[in-house]
Amino acid sequence: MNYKEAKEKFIGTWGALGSLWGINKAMAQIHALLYVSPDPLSMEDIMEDLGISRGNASMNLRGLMDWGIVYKVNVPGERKEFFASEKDVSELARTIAKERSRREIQPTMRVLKEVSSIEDDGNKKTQELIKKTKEMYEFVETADAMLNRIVNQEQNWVTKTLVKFLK
Amino acid sequence: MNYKEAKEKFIGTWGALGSLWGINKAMAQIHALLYVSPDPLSMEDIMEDLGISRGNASMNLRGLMDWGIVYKVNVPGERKEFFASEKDVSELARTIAKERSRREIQPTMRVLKEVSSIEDDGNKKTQELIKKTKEMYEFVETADAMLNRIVNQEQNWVTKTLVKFLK
DNA sequence: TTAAACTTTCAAAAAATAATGAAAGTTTAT
DNA sequence: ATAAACTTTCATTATTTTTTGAAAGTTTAA
Repeated sequence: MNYKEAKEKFIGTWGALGSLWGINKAMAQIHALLYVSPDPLSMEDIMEDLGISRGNASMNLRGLMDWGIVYKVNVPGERKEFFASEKDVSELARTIAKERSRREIQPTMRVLKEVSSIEDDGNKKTQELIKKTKEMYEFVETADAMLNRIVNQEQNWVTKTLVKFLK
Repeated sequence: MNYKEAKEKFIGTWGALGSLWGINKAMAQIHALLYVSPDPLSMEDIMEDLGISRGNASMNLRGLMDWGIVYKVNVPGERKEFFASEKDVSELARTIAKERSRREIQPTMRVLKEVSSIEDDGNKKTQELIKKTKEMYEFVETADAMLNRIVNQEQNWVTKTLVKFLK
């Protein structure tokens, strides 16, 4: 497998995996491309490399910047904008976890809390709904907190301890 | 908010969240419905409650059974099949984590390994590709192992320790 | 201030995904 | 063995999501 094939394989796989962290194919592919590029790329470069339209490139780059994992880079002497990805994989994970928590987990927790707080009318079904959503709330709360901890500052203590266990 | 509204809110939210764990809306909604039902439901019940077709119900129930979080329940004296969801939220999470790892993370890791093993031809781009995919491989490997550990047996030691930290 | 270089927006088109429903398939009771 | 009760399959239709491309917008250089 040569460079070109390997790069395409990586970009393709990463693109297909986009759903894992909730983004579309083009967005994931742009990210993959920037992640393995030694230098920042222009929109032109990206369009050409991935075979996508200008509008598509523009919108998805904006999306990646909203996620906070891609940013504009000023290249001296160049008029157009260049883009680069966050290169540190831990930092990448940290940002993604934080964003997903904010965008999806927190809103869900709000609903779980709301639903589990309805009045108990004595009906079996109502009681089950309250019980199950309460359990779910507590679980998600713990899981989210764990994820954030793991992925955040406290990497030292917790991660090191865990990693020791896993080796 | 009464029972009906609360139930619909939960089912709707859970459905919208389906993408978080990679399943479609109907599938997530069926799961939500079964999760908060005190008793097993027939396909008829599910179709009616969610307003979906028979074919849709059938296929998505099968999908949920493939995930291993919904199963058939035999109700004595009834000819038709009844379905119930795994009710323990930790068990649910464990199953989902295991399946996602098997379906998505493992295949991705295989590609990362493959791509990071190409021959170093001395080119800067090739070297960057190798370096970045290697880093990603190592990170995903650790994260996957952590997730599995956390979600699996060793809950006692690790989880308790972590939970203590998070309270 | 003008115009070239570049980027963004968004209505329309294309592609991908999900849902329907009726025919085919299965199981069970008699 | 038959038929009623029920489930699955899958070609077709509907819906949703993504992509395009050209017009509108912005920035920069002269």
